[in-house]
Amino acid sequence: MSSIADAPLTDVPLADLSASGRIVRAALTRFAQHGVARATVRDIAGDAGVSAALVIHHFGSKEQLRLECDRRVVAFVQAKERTSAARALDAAFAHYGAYAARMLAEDSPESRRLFDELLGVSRAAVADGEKVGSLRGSSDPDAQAVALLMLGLAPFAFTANLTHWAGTDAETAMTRLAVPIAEIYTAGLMTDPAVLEAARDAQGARE
Amino acid sequence: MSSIADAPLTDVPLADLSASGRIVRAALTRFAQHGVARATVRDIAGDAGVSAALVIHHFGSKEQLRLECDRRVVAFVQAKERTSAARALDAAFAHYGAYAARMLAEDSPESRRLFDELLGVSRAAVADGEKVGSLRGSSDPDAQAVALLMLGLAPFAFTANLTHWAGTDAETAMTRLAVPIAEIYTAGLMTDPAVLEAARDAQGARE
DNA sequence: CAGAATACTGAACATGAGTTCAATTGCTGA
DNA sequence: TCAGCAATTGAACTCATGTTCAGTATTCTG
Repeated sequence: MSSIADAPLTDVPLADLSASGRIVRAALTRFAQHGVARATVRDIAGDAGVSAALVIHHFGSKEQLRLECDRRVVAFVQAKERTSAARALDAAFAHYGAYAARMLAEDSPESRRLFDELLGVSRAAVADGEKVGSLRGSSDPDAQAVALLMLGLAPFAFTANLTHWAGTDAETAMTRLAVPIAEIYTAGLMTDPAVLEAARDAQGARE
Repeated sequence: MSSIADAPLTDVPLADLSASGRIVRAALTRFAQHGVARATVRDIAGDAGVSAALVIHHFGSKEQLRLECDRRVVAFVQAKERTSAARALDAAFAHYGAYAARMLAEDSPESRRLFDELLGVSRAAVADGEKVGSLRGSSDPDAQAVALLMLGLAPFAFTANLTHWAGTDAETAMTRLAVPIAEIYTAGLMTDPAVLEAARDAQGARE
């Protein structure tokens, strides 16, 4: 059941990691926090306690390091998926939500690959949930899976402003935000079904 | 009622705009599509049909051009706010959703300023909605306003993958995604209120 | 109409960042 | 032990990009 990919890299103590492990860990954090463009190889190397040249030596290029990060996330999710899709999605959000949110905001084949992977998990979670009765079915389950994924990633995309708003750390802010989101997920937000009809009409008119 | 800020810059024909107007328009688009770091002054200048030097001449620096974009969005929202907060928020999403999503993903004082502005509108929309009865009240209205803002921006943060998924243009993809989101907003997604209790417990344990 | 101010440009400059490279250190297996 | 291989580094190189600058065209104004 438990493989190497089960343990999210960010939870392993720094000293226990090899140089390349520390580099990937640092990259995951920097990419998540500042985005790929603003995260420099030198910064990542500094966090990992190595030289910039070593980063290139091990991974070939910044872009390939990014791909390695993608691979770690995918491996982690696939390992978790053996328990249940819903758990895998939750775990992916909890450990790599910020990274995934940054990556999926980009427009590249690699971004699309990660998206497809996560969407697969979300689809399975939606299908399972409806079968078990824990999720309400949708007239468009595939779009529902996309919604579940994107709404789930939203707080991570805006973490900086979230913590600014809460005036504390990211985790506390996330916990506070989780309440109204859970309210919406369990009871809805709008009382008038007109907005749903409007959305269905717009969708109907377009196909 | 109608001021200059009412018309979103992106809807004005290119030929009708002055050079600086075209620059701001191009900047709004480039910043929204590729993010500030990846949008180059030369690209923006090219889109606007001017030289890179002119961009600097008019705005001083790339950063100040970004601030001007922020100002345009804020002015637009404030103008729309005179009708209703809900309309202002909808209009802001429709016209500047992609730009706002990119900006609010960053961690800077400017990002926080824009966030506070939009959060104010969201707060007002939540208050109005509850008063009129169109929105269900929350145990934490302020967090609810944050949720409304972030969930509303989510599709714009991931537009590229959204269109990839739908296999069409962004607008069609957004329309399709709007259906399950409207379902969630009107009827909820989960049948078991346990997740709400869990969120409330976690929140309660933290304060 | 003249001149001043403004709009505008191409070329050059400075710098930050990804990458290369030659050299050094440390380890490992015959 | 030692030869060879992997790990590691500092310095140099290259290139993209924000910005400056000197000069030209355009537009406003008295």
